[in-house]
Amino acid sequence: MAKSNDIDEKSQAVLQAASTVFLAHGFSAATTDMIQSKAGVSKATVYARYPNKEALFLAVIEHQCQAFDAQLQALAHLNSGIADTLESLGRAYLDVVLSPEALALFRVVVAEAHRFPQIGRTFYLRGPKVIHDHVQRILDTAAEKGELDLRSIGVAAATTLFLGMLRHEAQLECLTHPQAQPSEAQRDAWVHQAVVTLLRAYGSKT
Amino acid sequence: MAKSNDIDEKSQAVLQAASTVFLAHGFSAATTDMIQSKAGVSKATVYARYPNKEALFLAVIEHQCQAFDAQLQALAHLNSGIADTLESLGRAYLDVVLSPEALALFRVVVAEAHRFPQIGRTFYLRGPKVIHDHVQRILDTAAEKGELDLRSIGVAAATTLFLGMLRHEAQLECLTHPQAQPSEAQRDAWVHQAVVTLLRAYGSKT
DNA sequence: GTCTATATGAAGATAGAC
DNA sequence: GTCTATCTTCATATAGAC
Repeated sequence: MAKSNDIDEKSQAVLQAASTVFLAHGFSAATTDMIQSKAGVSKATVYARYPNKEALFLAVIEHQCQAFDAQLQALAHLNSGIADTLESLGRAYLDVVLSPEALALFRVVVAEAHRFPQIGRTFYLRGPKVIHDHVQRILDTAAEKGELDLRSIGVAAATTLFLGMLRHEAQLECLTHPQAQPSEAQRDAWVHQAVVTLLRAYGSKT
Repeated sequence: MAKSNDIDEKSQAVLQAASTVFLAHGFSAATTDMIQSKAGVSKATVYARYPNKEALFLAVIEHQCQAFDAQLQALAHLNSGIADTLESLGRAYLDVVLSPEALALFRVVVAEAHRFPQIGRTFYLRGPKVIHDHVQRILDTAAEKGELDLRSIGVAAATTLFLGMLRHEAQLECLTHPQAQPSEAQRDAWVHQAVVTLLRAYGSKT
């Protein structure tokens, strides 16, 4: 039992260390030495679990995408009017997207998507698609309740537009200015402007 | 004279080859051998111009950002009503942003911005900021003409929101699905939906 | 300045002892 | 399974001839 615990602990240490190293440096600049050393094991221990660097990288990305997905699934929000609902979910979502871990994952996925095509698709399905579906359900409910009139554009397109307004500038600034962290007030403003604009465009005049 | 022409030709060949290689593979996976070989010169010729790989990379990114900037400055558009103006500029801009070269530049800048902080800022100023200023002038003019009412949100924020709607989903899909190319109809739809939504939210009821 | 050839170091992966 | 030590390859950068 002690032995199998050791194995699990080492496996976890390897995956954890590999995640940190790959997300910090990208695939090519990361070295197996850095991973092995950070995990506190030898190279042979790493290669006993993964046949090569590529396989370890793929495992890391899969794992990080799953963790990202889980974070999005757990997002809570108020359940009041559509404005408050969108603002509270939008703000919680923005904090996830702008977290150092999520930004690092996005960076690496984008950088390596041409060499490892499946990671692009995996990331899309476990990130943007998850929040899209979540928001789309909210907009759908609001439309049924008469809070929104989305007949002219459709709920899917409205969801995409809202998420673009919510996320784009924030993510772009964080990706191109890695040292800067947007203030709370800035995040609130981004969310608020996106919600206000969606409602001005498609809110029912009650 | 022949000699100095040779030098210029080789310099250009080096920078051109380095651009192709760095944009295709990123900084770490690109090798000076690939660059030297593609340029048709020897390693010494490369190192006579740039002290090391980092300097060559920075020169490539600067050069590509300038080319990107020039492309954006040259964007033409109709000068009629605000809807047509935004649709024609938006579509031309989207084609630039979704071009393989622009996507590759974005990928590499995002991937390496933490190691070379200045390239993030340079890219932002020569890409997103340029189109932002351009669109902001258009919205400003439209507001003066009474076509838009941006008093509640401000022209800068409205510009940011519009560009987020226009660009975000398109860019995200292209970055995560490197093999796919959005159809003409898809691009038209993205642009149209962004314009329609902006006008529904802030168009004056004439 | 340019080329060929090479020095130097590093990184991925493995062999063999335990 | 794990570790130490090592093999091999390859990448950056330079030396020396022209």
